[in-house]
Amino acid sequence: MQTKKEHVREQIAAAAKEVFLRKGFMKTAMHDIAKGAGVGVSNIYNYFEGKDDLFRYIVTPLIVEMESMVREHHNVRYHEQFQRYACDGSDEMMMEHIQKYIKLIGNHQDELKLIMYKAQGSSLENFIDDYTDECTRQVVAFMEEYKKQHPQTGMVRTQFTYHIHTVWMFSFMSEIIKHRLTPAEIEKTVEDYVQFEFIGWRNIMNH
Amino acid sequence: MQTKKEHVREQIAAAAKEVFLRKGFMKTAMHDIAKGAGVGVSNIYNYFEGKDDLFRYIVTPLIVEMESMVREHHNVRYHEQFQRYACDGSDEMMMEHIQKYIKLIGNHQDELKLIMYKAQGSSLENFIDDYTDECTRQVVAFMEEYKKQHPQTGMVRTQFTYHIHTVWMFSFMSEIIKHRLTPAEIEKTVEDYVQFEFIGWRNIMNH
Amino acid sequence: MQTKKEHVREQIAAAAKEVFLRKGFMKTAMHDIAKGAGVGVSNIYNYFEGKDDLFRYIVTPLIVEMESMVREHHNVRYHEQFQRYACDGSDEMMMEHIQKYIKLIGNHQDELKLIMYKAQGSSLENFIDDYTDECTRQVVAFMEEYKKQHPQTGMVRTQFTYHIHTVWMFSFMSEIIKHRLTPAEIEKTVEDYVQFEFIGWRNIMNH
Amino acid sequence: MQTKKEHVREQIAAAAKEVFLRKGFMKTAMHDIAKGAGVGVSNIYNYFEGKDDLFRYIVTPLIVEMESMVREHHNVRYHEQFQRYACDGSDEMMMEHIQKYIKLIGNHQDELKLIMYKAQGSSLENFIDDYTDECTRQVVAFMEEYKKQHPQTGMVRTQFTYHIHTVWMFSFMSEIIKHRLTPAEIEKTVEDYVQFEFIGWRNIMNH
DNA sequence: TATGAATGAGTCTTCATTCAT
DNA sequence: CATGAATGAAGACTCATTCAT
Repeated sequence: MQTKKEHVREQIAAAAKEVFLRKGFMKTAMHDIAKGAGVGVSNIYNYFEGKDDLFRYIVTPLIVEMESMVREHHNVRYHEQFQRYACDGSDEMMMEHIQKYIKLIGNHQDELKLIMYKAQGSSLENFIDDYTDECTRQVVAFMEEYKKQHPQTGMVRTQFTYHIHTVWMFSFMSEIIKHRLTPAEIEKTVEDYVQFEFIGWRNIMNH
Repeated sequence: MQTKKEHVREQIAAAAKEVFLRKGFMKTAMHDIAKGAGVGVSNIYNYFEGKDDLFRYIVTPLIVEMESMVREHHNVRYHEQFQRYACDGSDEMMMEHIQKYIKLIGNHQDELKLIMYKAQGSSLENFIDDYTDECTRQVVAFMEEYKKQHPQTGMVRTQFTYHIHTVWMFSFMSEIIKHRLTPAEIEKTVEDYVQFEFIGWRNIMNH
Repeated sequence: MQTKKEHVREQIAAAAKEVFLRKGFMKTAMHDIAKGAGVGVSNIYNYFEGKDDLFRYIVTPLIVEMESMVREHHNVRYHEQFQRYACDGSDEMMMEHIQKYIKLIGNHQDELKLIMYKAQGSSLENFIDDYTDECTRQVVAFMEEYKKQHPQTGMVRTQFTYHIHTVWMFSFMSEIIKHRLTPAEIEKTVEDYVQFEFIGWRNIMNH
Repeated sequence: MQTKKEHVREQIAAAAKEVFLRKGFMKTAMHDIAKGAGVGVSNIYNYFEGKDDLFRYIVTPLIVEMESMVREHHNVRYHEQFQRYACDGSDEMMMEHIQKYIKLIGNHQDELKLIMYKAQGSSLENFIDDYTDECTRQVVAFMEEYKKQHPQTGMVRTQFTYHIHTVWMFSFMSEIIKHRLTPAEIEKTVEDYVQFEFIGWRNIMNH
């Protein structure tokens, strides 16, 4: 039956997620997943092509969302915000940016943990690094655009610094996840984070 | 013979380091290490108790140094610097702190990479997390002490922020390592980093 | 329904034939057959007892015809031809013989390929060998009969030679199949073949 | 120790040969080989890279010899024989050719059986077909050369006939192997074979 | 000390067949 | 008749470690 099948598929995925989170991709045996899901090992292969496919299945919703976030940076709304940021020094942009990621954490806490810490050995083991690089590229592009409009803007000593700050945003998120912060705690932490980044960047840009 | 024995031990360790760096702990086979060292697989067990012991042996110098750095925070010199920071707002302390870690990178680049990215599956896979937590505890203690001396100091919204900044220092280092920056590049990056942190903290503490 | 049922049975058989031809018996998975036939894997078991039964079903028409050909050698017509061959040295017999097999190729090219090259692992993997042996036995009987009627006939040095020529006929056919000769090419090849065999045997029998 | 190791290697190879001969490549399990050789399954991998490598190891001597036979066709001696054949119609050439293959049977009976009937699923499953094609190419070249020297020579109706005769030589050998003929029987069979071929070709070439 | 050989548990994956519906 | 789900046995191969010498 269709419903039953989907039920088992999710049972397997849930068991897999639990074991992957606990042991990491490599150390997880299909056997463990099967036991956790209460199915035979070989039956898993009726639902997924293999261990890697199973892992991807679990984190796909997260990946889809992250990639859509990257794409969004090119739409109209983004350019409006950019103007406001460039003219008024509004932190709306950064705020909205980080809010999106916070929502991401809320929706995909486990998946983020999987892809950031537990993916070694899977085909997604470099996903975060690649994603970070892509984000860095966008930030750099953003800053260059800004510089064109405000030629007297102070600059950072090396472009690598942009990279660092992108990475920081991810380690920021990753620590929130790792320590399982409550929404209230998250909010406070984010305020500190945004304030810190905002002040820092304004200082640099105004010399 | 003692001399010869030590020679072989180092040969094995060198080969192991190379393979661990390339493949990570779990994916590394004793076979590969043996081949790299030009010895038989079983001979490795005359020098090390097993794969894990071998890994620990390689990163031990780094660990020793890192732990000594943590302990140093309690010595006399540190308290003098602390006074100077507390009274004059000198960044000497932070500067010296980060310089120590930069030196650490210089001396133990490979070992840092091993312990930060390639330790999954070994008994040291949580070392960095534990170390970071210890550092955070120190920073928190530091700030509380400072607060006692300067009661009107502005505070961070949550202590977790201290943790974040400790982590950031490590991801900062880790990115330097990952991207194999030259000393010149490192210097520039560090300047950006210190400036950013300094401004940020001063802002918070002065409201 | 009876009609519908037969339709599905043939669909399955057709798909199976295609996959068996491509991959051989052992490497063929029931899954592939089911997919090719557009039915569920388990439904195949409503029509066939299993993989082996399915394979036998496909080649049965060929087997039936081959076995009828062997039996025919004992009928009246055959004995008339034999007389003509024995008295006049007519090649009508050999010609008709080979023509029958050529027709077999035309009607059962795929099935022949299956049973000659793709049956390993099935219960019919020895069919061709057994059949060849049976044919040899007939040729030997034929020659002994001839020898009785024409005592001065030259002989072959070993009866094994008869076996060889039977085998050759099959490898002749099998190569025609393997290289997918067109009817025109087949005709030329057969002429060469019959001429060669005819000359050879006449030479032996006339010393 | 070196001797002991080689001893085990040959033990494994011997057991493997026996099982491969009995069951064929695909149906043979490493387990069976290990049991036959009296070693653990995994120990086989200390001597061979895998099942396929093990199979190749067994038939390599045969392959080497067969390939050297193909190469020989281009040396001086061959051209002398060719002249004698072309001028005098001597069957020395064919005789020597077939004698070489008979010797091959004597030396590599099992290996030939393996590569002709039991290689399905291994990387050598097409070796015989490829080899046959190469031989055919040589025969065709030979005949074209002969035709140049004797323009009035009668020809075969299709070049495919050459291919057939090459195949026949192999099925000839293969039947000798399959039926485990004694040397005495082999000799007689070969005489029949050579006589048959010689007469047949002479007839064709003289019209 | 050093080695090659051996082991045994463990890995993922495949597949013909059966079962419940 | 048809199906998707489930099974269980088997398969090739890996690898850290131990053993005998």
